[in-house]
Amino acid sequence: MAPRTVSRVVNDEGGYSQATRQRILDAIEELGYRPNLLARGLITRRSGTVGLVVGNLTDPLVLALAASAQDSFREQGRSMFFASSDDDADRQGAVLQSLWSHAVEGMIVIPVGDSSRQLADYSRRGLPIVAVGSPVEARNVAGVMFDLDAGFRLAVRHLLDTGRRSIGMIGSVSSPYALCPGEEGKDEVLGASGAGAQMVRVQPTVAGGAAGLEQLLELEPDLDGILSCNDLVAIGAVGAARARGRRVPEDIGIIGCNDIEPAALVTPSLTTIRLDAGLLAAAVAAALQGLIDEPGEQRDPVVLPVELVVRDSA
Amino acid sequence: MAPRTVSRVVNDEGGYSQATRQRILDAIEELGYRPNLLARGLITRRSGTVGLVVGNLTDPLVLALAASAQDSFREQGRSMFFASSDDDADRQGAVLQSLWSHAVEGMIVIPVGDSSRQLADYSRRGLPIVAVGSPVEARNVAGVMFDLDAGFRLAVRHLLDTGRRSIGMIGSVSSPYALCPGEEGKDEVLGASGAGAQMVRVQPTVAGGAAGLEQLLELEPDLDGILSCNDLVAIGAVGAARARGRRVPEDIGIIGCNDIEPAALVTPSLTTIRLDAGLLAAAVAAALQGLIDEPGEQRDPVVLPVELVVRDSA
DNA sequence: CTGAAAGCGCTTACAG
DNA sequence: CTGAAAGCGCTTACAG
Repeated sequence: MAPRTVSRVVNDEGGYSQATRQRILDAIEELGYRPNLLARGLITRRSGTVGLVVGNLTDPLVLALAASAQDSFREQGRSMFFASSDDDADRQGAVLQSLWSHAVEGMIVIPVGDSSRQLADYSRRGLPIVAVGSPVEARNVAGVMFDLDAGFRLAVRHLLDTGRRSIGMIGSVSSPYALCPGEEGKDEVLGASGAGAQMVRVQPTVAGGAAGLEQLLELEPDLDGILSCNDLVAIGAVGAARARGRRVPEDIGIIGCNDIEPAALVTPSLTTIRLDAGLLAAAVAAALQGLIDEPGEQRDPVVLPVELVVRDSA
Repeated sequence: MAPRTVSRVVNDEGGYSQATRQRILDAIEELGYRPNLLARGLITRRSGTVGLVVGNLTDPLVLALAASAQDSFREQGRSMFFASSDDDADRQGAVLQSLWSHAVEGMIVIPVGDSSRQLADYSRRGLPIVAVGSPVEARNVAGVMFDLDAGFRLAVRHLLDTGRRSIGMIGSVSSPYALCPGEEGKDEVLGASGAGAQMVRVQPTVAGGAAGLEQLLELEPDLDGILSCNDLVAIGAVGAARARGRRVPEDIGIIGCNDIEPAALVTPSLTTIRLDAGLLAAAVAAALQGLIDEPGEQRDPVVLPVELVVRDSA
């Protein structure tokens, strides 16, 4: 019973008698033998692993992505490394290197700001990378992102349609925060409406949202519409507005982004731009598989649709 | 420049001249060389990886555990596999086997119900396992859990102290759902008080909580206190109670478990048993390191303290 | 201080 | 249908 024969049976290669096969299967069962994937990976150059590198783990969308991605990879027969960069470029670099050393077949990254070159470094060496949120111009890198511009437009239009005339935006300090609505196009969208628009940047948390609202009211006391970079920020803004005696949505309409679970549970329930994590995960897994199957190609970014969920806050 | 010499430099073993060292370092930099951890793991029998196997990924405590555990492992210089069993014993078995084949140095598992034997199978073969929530009697397995009995007692006492006399419990159908308050000791705790106690089991979700409250009211219309197996269930119960015209907390007090972020944000804000995920992650990482350093020992379970956070719902 | 040999557990390419 | 040889990229144990 040479190793070669066992290998054939374990990998269903064919080319063995049923008797041999059964004998080997029995032995495997009896000894509790499991193939050593490190050894196999060393020679096949396929480790059977992929990596998921996220920035801010407190983002509920990231959790949903992790859950769904794990499912997709399991179906592909791959195991998933999970690591966080804590929105720090150096740490992201360390994580990428570590995963590269572990010979992952590909990675999904929610890149920290301004790390395209870092990612391109690895993709050039042959590592397929799916960048979530921000596009990276490089071979072997696929981009997947939500159509946040469209979400932004939907939200602004909703505010204008419901009679708001002075709109404020609470953005995130984690600058190109991948999963927040685009902030650049604001003038383009608002320009024609005659409505004003102020913008502040805060930590993407409940406390940050409260602070953001205070700042905005200082800049523009007549504010009657708010766009938030995520739902936690929106929840914080709602709380701060009420603490200031402003009714939501009567005096001021507030819109979030993500549609995290609490969005429907808080009072008033949150009007928000829904980002479908399942959709994202499926697109991401498919993109990575595509990159692994046909490496080296330049890919167009995948842009996922969003929708506005109208509830009570605006 | 024999491989052996490079190996010495890469691993800081000493026994080389500074000149050689520098030459090797330069070459490493120039070639972008990274040690292949698969090859190293094959021979050292230390893959530099660990696994985290969770059940229900929608549990916010699990997310927090994943985040903190990842940090702890990074500090130990290990990479973390992440997998979900979806609360299914067969899938958990497949996941354990896959990670074992990947030669993880240890695993953290939130076990699905009744899978002690499965875990013991792997620990017996030498794989260190930290079981979160439910104790597993086996060598090489360490248990880490919250003191849910104490939490349960705190919650019941609070309900009794605030004059509640008929208490209901909404448990989870995922039977020995690791992160819910113990349900066994209820008679012991309630026995002396003269208060009644009904118990139902539901899906551990908002919808489940609503259904649970309906069921409890059917069993006992005079209910004035509720204990929920987690915060989502409590939030669902609050909604259902109000929909039935019962005021919370005036007519009925409702207590959750976990202290997830929305708990403080919903109206009324949730009185809940706080489980500190950071504490859990630190204990878990330490326990695994202990098991790896001194394999084979039988360990006493680590029991982590909980606290009752009193807010508005009870 | 440096290196040649052997081997971790597999698979690839070949020979019988 | 089955197996002996070579080698993936490292490290361990030994010799110079």
